[in-house]
Amino acid sequence: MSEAPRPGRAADVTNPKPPMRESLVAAAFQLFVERGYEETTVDDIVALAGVGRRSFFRYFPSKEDVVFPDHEGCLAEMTAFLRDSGPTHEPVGRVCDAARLVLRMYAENPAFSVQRYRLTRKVPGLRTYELSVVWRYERALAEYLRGRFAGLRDGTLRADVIAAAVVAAHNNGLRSWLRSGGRSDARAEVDHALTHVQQAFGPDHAPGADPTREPAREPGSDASRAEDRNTGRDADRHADRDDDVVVVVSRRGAPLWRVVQEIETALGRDSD
Amino acid sequence: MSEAPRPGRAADVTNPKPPMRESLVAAAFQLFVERGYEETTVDDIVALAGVGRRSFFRYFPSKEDVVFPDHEGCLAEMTAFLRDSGPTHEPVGRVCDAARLVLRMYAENPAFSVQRYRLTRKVPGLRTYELSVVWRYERALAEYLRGRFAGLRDGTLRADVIAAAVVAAHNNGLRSWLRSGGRSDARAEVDHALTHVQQAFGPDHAPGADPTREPAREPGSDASRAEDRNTGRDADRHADRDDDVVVVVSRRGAPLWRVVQEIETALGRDSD
DNA sequence: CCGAACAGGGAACTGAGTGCCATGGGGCAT
DNA sequence: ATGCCCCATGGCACTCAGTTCCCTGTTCGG
Repeated sequence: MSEAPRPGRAADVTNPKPPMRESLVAAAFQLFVERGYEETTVDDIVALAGVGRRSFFRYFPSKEDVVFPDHEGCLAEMTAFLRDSGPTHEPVGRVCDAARLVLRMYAENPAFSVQRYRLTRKVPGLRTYELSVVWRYERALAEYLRGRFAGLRDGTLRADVIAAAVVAAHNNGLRSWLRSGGRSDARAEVDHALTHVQQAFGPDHAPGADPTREPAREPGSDASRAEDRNTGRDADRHADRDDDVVVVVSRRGAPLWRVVQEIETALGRDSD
Repeated sequence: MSEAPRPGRAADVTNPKPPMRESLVAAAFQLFVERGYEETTVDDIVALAGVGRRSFFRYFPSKEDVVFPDHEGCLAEMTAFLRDSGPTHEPVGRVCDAARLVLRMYAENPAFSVQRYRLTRKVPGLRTYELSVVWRYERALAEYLRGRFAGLRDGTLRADVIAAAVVAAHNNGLRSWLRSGGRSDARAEVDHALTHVQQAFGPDHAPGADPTREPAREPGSDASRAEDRNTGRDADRHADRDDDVVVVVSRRGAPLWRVVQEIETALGRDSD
């Protein structure tokens, strides 16, 4: 009863649920799979949905947007997830968890996701549009990492490269799942792929270290399951790290603040 | 004369030089910088170029294509470069060299590249189009790596991740150069960025061991290192790559040889 | 000299996306 | 209850990208 199903209330991103959107998406996908994306005009969609043409463009800025109706909200969710991250979170693991949010969105509607995947495979215009969507995710990850790596040597470079690698790994696992028709284990595939990246770029970053070595840690970490952003799970990394040995190799005359910074990022902790 | 200046001869990518293309590109860019991309219609362009509207779409499949007139040829060049690679080439280094082909294309016309960069920054439609172009480069690299990694554990995953990382690093350096207005040392910036990736993914991790490449950094590229905002001026930072700080985190209980190996790789030496 | 081939031009059409205004219903104040 | 206002929707007309069809001139080959 505390929940008022008022549709006009829509100020929040997660809230607005006028059936208009839903019926437009449904009508659009029905026609897209029936006769193809490019062979379907917006007029066809609104005719089937029984609404005016002008209303379509009130709910979707373009015809392509109707194919990705949930990404805007997911991007907002990811941005919030990263914004609410504390300085104690290990950066690379954090962006991996952020990527898992996207996977979760796909996994919520397997049938829909697979249908959409087949569409985007075929239609170049949709593929391009998907690229722009993925790019925004990647930029969100990179911006977060840039903040975490600020002041570090090659900080923005590292941020950009890691963000790209995480997105590529995530997409590799995701597409493998989509190709299987949604029958394989999406979580496992993506976790495996992300672990791969974490081994190459993680805090115990050993350049050239072969990812074929043992996984240091169980992959299925936090956020995939996490409805909660605020559980104090910050400390379990700390416990996990306690039995590590830290070797610091420092150049003679290197400023001390730099040494401290490197150690901090390596451990994923913060000095304050 | 073996050279026939016939314009209709155009079967080769490097050959076709009908002035039509050139004048269209010139007219388009003049208007784009004058009054903006979206404020310029195709009719404006063809009017300035003094040709018929239909001819525009004979030379460019879309309005966006006129902004990237050279990428099609560059992609073909890259594809050929990778196709002609032998099994003796180190894969990661090879895709880095392939990426350098793109840089070279940009560097051939600095003024043009910078102008275009400023355009694509502003116009979302062009940014999206550029993403699709970059995506094709990335796919070319990934396909090559997939071939080289075929049969390996997680071969396609590694291929995709490395391709994404190489592209991200290349773009990081490239954009840094573009942001400088084409005044910094593009080669040095991109080399530095790519070296970064090679250190993370190179098989034997031998950064300086590749005899085909010059030393990655020369002292003249100080401007390119402007990102170092804290400017550790006390330390001459061009001292080869084990300057600053390297941190190695190892698990307690790990065999000592592994710790030593990690330190060695962190320092950029070979373990054997 | 004739015709095939082809580069270019032009008119008309489709379809996406936008601006403007009318309508209609539901809440709110008087 | 009445009148007012907000806002969601619908309808119309317009711009512009991209395409289809067809016309025109030139050039080359017979």
